Amino acid sequence: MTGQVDFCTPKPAVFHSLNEEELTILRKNSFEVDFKEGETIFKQGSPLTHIIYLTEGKAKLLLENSNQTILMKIVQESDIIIGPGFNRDYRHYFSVVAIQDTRACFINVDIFKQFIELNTSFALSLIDFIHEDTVSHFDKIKNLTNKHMNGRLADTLLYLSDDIYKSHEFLTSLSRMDLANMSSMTKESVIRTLKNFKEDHIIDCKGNEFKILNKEVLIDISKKG
Amino acid sequence: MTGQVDFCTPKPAVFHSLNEEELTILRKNSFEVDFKEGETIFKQGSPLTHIIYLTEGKAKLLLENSNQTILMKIVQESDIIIGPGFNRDYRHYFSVVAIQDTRACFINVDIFKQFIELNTSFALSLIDFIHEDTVSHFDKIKNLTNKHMNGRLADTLLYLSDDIYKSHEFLTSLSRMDLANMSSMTKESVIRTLKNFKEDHIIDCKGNEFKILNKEVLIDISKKG
DNA sequence: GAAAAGAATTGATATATATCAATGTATTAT
DNA sequence: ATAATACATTGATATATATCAATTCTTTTC
Repeated sequence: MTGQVDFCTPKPAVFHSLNEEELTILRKNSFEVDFKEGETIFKQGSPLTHIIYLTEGKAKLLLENSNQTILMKIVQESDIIIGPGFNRDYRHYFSVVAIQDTRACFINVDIFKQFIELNTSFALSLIDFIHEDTVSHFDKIKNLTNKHMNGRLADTLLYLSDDIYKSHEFLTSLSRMDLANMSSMTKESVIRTLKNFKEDHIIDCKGNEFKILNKEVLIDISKKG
Repeated sequence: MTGQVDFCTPKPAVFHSLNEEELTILRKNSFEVDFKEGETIFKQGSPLTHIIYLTEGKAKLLLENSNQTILMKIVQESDIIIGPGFNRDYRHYFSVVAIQDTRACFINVDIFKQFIELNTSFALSLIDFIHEDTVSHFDKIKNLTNKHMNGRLADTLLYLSDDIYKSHEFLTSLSRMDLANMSSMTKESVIRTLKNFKEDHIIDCKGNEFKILNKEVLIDISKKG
């Protein structure tokens, strides 16, 4: 169905420290699975048996709760997903759901652990990788305590434009509810705030098509909170 | 002034994987500094040159901001403090301030990095350690989005009672403002909420002396948000 | 021991944001 | 094509929580 993953084009930072021999082992111990938009790649609470490496598409990472869902970030091509259950309780601490057709490469956790045990610079780059996430968690915590709805939604729009769709104009499959879960607000508040941004000619949106019209002001709103 | 740190009594989980030889190197490359209540052990933004290991006392870990301060957690005896600047930009991403007289052991980062490079099980336990923090960051993010003031303050009180002072009755040097920064609310709201808890005979407090009178109800409030 | 400074408390008011309910608009299925 | 389902929008109202200002209590300083 799909060819072998080479882990090289492009090569995520974490894999830089693996030598040819290790990459060969990695290729032999991994396989790809295709997911359709809306399908769950893995579910919070379920056993963590594989590290996921996205070769194509995009997915949302969700912290789930009886009452609420938090959309932590979007993962995309060449991102790897390692949760805090790795080497600990081997459970998933969040769910990952495809937001468009996505191809995910499954790497056996034991192999992954072996690489850490055999290759210390791999271990070190993994520590760096986890620390990057820590910084974004700090930012999220700061934003939740400091910023109001306008600022948080501005953040979400800038994130989608800059980091995910890489264009000031983008079509997304994320619903208003997804944007709400991303910005920690209700879908109604998202709609009202988007309307305000539209009236102020900061953005334009129709359905799922978004245009950033005035990025400077959006950045300003994000900063001011 | 202070004797050599043995890193063994009690030995934090991260140091378990170090052998006698490595512990000797660690002892030779570390030194202790005493801090008085209120003194800053290190400041957010400043260079990260040492890993801190608390041998005595307690300190608050602060995410600082122009407008607000977030008290992330209390660190105490036998806790180590490694921030996300390690092996990356070598800057501190948070401040640490003593909340009582505290003795901190400073371990050279280069030595620390060498241990990771030489001892893979040390690297692995460090990954586990960072992942533990990740879980608590997830909890914090969940609490901030889900819980109201009552729930968040209940969490803070339970945390102090269970994890920090290890008693249902404790005297703390944390101010109402600290409790506010810990629970993401204003000091006025902390005071009002404490008053409500007191009127409902869930806690008792006078100045900085706290008593948990009805832990079950407090846990309930924490769960319900 | 009085004065000053800092922290805690209380009350009144403002504001951000959620909730609820109704309606409108797409998209899918029969 | 029509019904059915999900999603988006709007308005009215409720609520949690911050803000501001005044007062009291506690600790430090001279």
